[in-house]
Amino acid sequence: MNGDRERYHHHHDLRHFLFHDELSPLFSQKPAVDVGVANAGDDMHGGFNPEAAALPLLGFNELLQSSMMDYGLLGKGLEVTADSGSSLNTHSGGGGGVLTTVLTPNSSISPSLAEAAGAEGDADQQQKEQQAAEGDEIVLGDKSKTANMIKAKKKGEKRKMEPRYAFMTKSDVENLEDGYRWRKYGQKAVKNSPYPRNYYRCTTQKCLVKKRVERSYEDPKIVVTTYEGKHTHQIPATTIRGRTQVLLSPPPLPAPTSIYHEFMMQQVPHPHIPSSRSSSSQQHIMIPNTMINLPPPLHYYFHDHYD
DNA sequence: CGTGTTTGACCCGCGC
DNA sequence: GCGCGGGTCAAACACG
Repeated sequence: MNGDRERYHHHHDLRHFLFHDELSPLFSQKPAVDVGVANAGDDMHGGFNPEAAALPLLGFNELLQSSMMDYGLLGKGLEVTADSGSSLNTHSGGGGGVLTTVLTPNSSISPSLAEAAGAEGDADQQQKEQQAAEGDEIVLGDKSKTANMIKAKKKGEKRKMEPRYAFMTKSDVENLEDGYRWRKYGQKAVKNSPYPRNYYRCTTQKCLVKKRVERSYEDPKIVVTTYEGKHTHQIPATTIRGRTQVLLSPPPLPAPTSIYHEFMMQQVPHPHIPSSRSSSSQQHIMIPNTMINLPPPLHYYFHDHYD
């Protein structure tokens, strides 16, 4: 909405959202959370996932490529009530202690998560979309969209999970500009939350990356952005309506005090305020799947600090 | 006119 | 089988 966009330009009330260096061990060490990750990736057996186990030893790019985060878990994390956050201190106290959390066994992770770790997820979805586009077998007399939708999901194939990674961003702005061009294709109300979830798709042809953006209902200033899939292209030279942006040199974020910031800058699209000079109003934290699995809601963790 | 958003309808999976 | 929640589609609309 244009009005919103206008409004966004005036909101940069993000004074001091701290990066937590105490969380650094999440990225730099190989913690016990591997167990949880393994379970997450192989939930049907609770078996060991060597790929997940290797995560801490890989670069963060590899992490992004190979790790998966189930959005359901994310949602679960967000739905956890504040009282569960009481265990927070226990987790945050000992650095790696955070990582001892084990994924709940009944989490809604797709059985094919492990496969999604590779490129197969993309290929699969591409194939499905292509099938849908062909539309050579429309049976139903309904609207074509219905037929396509059915076609796309025929064979009873379960949706394969794309590699996912998420950010929690303390921001008044939901529409974080990350250098890519997104088209909104849906919006849904989030259960138990007054804030809707927005669905975006990369507008670049053949690129099937999607992202979901929603606010934490507990802390409306926390925006959770979940990316799904991998871009098959470079960051476009132009983003918003012809506005050319220097995408390879994002505006500096304030006080890059932790490795999170470095990760963000190096490995993922660089979110910044849309077409604004007030680039200092947002800070982002990447949430590895390991953190998403924490019992205490992540945003609650942040909640303790930013005010 | 091209591009992006809105929004109601629709589908699917899952739990009861 | 039914209802619910999540995810997606696409026509209509808005905007530069």
